Amino acid sequence: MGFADWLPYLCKLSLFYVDFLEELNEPQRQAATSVEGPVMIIAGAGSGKTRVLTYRIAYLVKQGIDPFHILSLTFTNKAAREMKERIASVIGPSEAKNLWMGTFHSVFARILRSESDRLGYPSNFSIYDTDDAKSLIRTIINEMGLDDKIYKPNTVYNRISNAKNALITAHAYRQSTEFISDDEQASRPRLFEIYQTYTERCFKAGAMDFDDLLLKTYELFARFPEVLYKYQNRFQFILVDEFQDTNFAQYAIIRQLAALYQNICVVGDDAQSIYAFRGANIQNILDFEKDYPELQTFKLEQNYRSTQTIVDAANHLIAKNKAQLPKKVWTANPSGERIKVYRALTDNEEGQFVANQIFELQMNLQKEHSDFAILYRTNAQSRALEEALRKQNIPYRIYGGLSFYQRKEIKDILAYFRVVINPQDEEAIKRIINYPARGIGKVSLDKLLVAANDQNVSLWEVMGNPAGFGASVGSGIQRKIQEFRLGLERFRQVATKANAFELAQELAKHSGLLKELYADKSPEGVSRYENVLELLNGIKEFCDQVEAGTIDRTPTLSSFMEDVALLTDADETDDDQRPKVSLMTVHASKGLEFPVVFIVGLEDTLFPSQMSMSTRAELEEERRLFYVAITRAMERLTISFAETRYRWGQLVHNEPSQFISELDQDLIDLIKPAYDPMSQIQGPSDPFRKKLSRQFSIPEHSKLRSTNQAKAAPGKPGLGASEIRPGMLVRHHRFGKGKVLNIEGKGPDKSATILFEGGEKRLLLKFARLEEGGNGE
DNA sequence: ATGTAGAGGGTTTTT
DNA sequence: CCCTCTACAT
Repeated sequence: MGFADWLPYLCKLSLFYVDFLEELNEPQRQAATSVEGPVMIIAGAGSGKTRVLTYRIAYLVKQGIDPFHILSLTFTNKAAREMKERIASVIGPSEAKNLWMGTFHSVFARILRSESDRLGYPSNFSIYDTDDAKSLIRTIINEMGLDDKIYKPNTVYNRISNAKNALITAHAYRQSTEFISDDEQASRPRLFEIYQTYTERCFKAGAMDFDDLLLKTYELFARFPEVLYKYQNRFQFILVDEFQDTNFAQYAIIRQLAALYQNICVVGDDAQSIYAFRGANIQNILDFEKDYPELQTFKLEQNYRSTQTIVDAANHLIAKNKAQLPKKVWTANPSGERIKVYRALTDNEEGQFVANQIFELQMNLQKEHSDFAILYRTNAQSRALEEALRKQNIPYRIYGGLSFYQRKEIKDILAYFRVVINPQDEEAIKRIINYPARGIGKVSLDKLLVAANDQNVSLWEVMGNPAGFGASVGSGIQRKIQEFRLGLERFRQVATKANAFELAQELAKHSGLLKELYADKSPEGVSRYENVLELLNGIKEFCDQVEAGTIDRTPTLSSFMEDVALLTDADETDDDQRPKVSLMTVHASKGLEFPVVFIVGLEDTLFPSQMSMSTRAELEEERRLFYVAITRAMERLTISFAETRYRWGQLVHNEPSQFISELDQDLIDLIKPAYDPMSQIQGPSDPFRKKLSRQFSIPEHSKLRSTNQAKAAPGKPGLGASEIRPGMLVRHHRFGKGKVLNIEGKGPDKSATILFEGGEKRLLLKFARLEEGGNGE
C-alpha cells in the first residue's frame, strides 16, 4: 500500500479518536470500554448495539490486543461481514482481516475442518442440509420397516435435532429416561435406534448435519483438552451477538472457550428472543449471571431508531409478557405519527392497500422504495403482496423463501461438486446417480444401498465393485455405474489442481446437466438453466476475488463449497442496485430497520400462529415476534389484517389477532377500506369484536358468512366453470390475460387449455378462479 | 427403466 | 392450491 492509500484511513483513525467517546452515551461508553472479564449487555431495540460492538472491538485493538485473539460470533454471515467492514474503516483493513467473525456454524465448521482427524472425520466432510438429513432419516425408517405415518421423518428429525442441541448424543439418548419415555408415550419406542443408525450413516458418509457442527465441536473440546487449550488461547476475547437466540449447545461451547480467560461479552435482548422453536433458550441469559458471578451488566435503554409513538406501542405490548428482564426502553425522538391499523377484506385487497400506500407515500414523503418494508409471519403470505406490487410497478425484493441454493437445479449441480470433493457423501450420490437419466433406476440403487449396509462400506465403494459386495445388478447396469463412477473419479484427479471455476464448468458440461436443462424450453426450464449459469458466474467471481486477494482463501472448489452450505438467506446479494421494497418474514427482519414498515396478516391462527397458541410460553414468543416487527419501524408503522384469506387454496375467515387489541388504543388510528360493503361483513360477537365493530361499524350480532366470500371482494365477477367457452378472453390471477383454446372433461374435472402471454396452460376450472377479462384484444 | 396420472400432504419461523 | 410421492402403463 502506498501512502495515498493510507491517507483516508489515517483521517478516519484520527476522527475516530476524536469522536469516539462523544458518539456514545454513558451506558454505551461503559459497555464498549469494559473489556476485561465477563460482560453482559442488554441492548433494547434500536439502542445502538452494533455501534457499541464495533467500538468495543476497535477499543480492544487500540488497547494493543492483537485482532488475531478476538472472536466475534454473529447471527448471520452478512452481519459479520458488515461489522468487519465497519471495524476495518476504524482500525484499518489489514488489522481487521485477522478478526474471526462469523456465525456459530461457520466458525465451528472451520475449526472442525482443521481438527477433523481427531474425530475420525475427513477434513472435507460434507454438510448435510435439512433436506439431506430428512431424506436419510426417511431411508432409515423404510429400511427398518417402520410406518412412516407414525415415524414421520419430520418429527424424527426434529427430535434428533432437539437432542443434539441439548448435547444429547445417540448413546446418551438411549440412557435418558426423559427422551425414552416421551418416545414411548408417542408410540415411537424405536426412535433412539433411528438416531443411532442416523449417526452411523452420517459418519460413514463423512457428513455432518447443522446440529453436528455444534455437537461435534463441543465433543472435540471435551475430549481433547489440548485442542481446547489451543483455541482458548487463540480466542482470548469473545463476543456473542444476539445472545438471546443461542441454544444450549452454543452456550456450552462458549463457556468452554471462555473458561481460561473469562473475557466473554454477550449482547442480547430477552424481548427479542424469537428462536425458541429451534432450541434457543432465554434461560441462557439468566444462567449467565449464575455462571459468571463477576459479571458486569450494562443496559442500553435509549432507542435512537424509532418515534416516541412506536417505542411506546412496543413497550405497551411487551409488558403483557411475564417472563422478562426489567428494563425501560425510552427515546428522545419526536412523537411522530400514530400507528395505522387497517382491516382488509381479503388477502389480495390487503396487498392492494399496501401497494397503494407505498405508491402514495413514496410520492408524498419523497421516499426511496428501499425505505419500505413489508413484514409477514409466514413466507406463503408473500404471494398476494407480490402480485399487488407488480400491478403497481413497484420494484421489490423478497428475502428468504426458497433461496437460490435450495433450488433443485442448484442442489443438483452442487451434489456433483459434493461427490467430487467427498465421494462418501451418500445423499449427494443418491441425488445424481440417475440425473440426468443414465439408466440406473430405483431398483439398482436399492441393491447398491442394501449391499453398502450389509458390508458396512460406503455407497461409493460398492459402486466400484457391485458384484464383489454382493449387489447383483445386471452387466449392462454395472457398466453404466462404472462409467458414472469413472467420470467422477477423473474429476477428482482434476480437482486437486484445477481452480474452482474451470472444474465446475467442466463438471456442469460433462455431467450432461447443462444439456438437459438447455433442452427444456419452458419458461421454468429456461430460468433453471440461467440459474446454473449464475452459479457458475458466482464461482468465477469467487476465484477472481481469491486471485485479487480480496478474500483469504484458496481458489479450489472445496473452498468454495465450505461457504455455500452455511449461507443464510440474508447473505444473498442482489446485483440489481435499484432501490426496492423489502419483503420478508418477521424472523428475517431481525436486526434491520426501515423508515416505513407494514406488518400484514395480523390474524388469529396466523399471527399468532395456530401452532403456537396452546401454551403461554409459545404465545409469549409470538408476542416477542410482534415486538420485533414493530421495533423495525423508524417513522411510520402500518398494521393490517384481512377478514378472509386463501389458505391451502381455500378461502377461510379469520378473526383479527389478539395482538391488535393488545395495542395501546390511544396510539392507533383505524383505517377503513375505501369501499366498504359492510352489509356483507359479519362475524361472531365477542368483547374485542365489540370494540372493533365500534371503530369499524361492523354489525355485532350476525352470523358467520359461509360461502361465496369471493363475491364480496372487489373486481370483476368470477366465472363459473359452465360459463367458460372456447374463444373466450379471460384473466387469471397469476398468469394474466389469456384466450381459451379448448375445453376438456366434464363435471368437477372440467379443464381448459388457455393461451396466456407466458405460454399455454391447462387448468382445472374448479380451481382456476377465472375472471372475465382481456377486453380490447 | 421411465414417464405420467392421481392421491396425499402440507405452512410457522432457520442455521 | 401446489408440490411430491406412488402406482401403473409402456
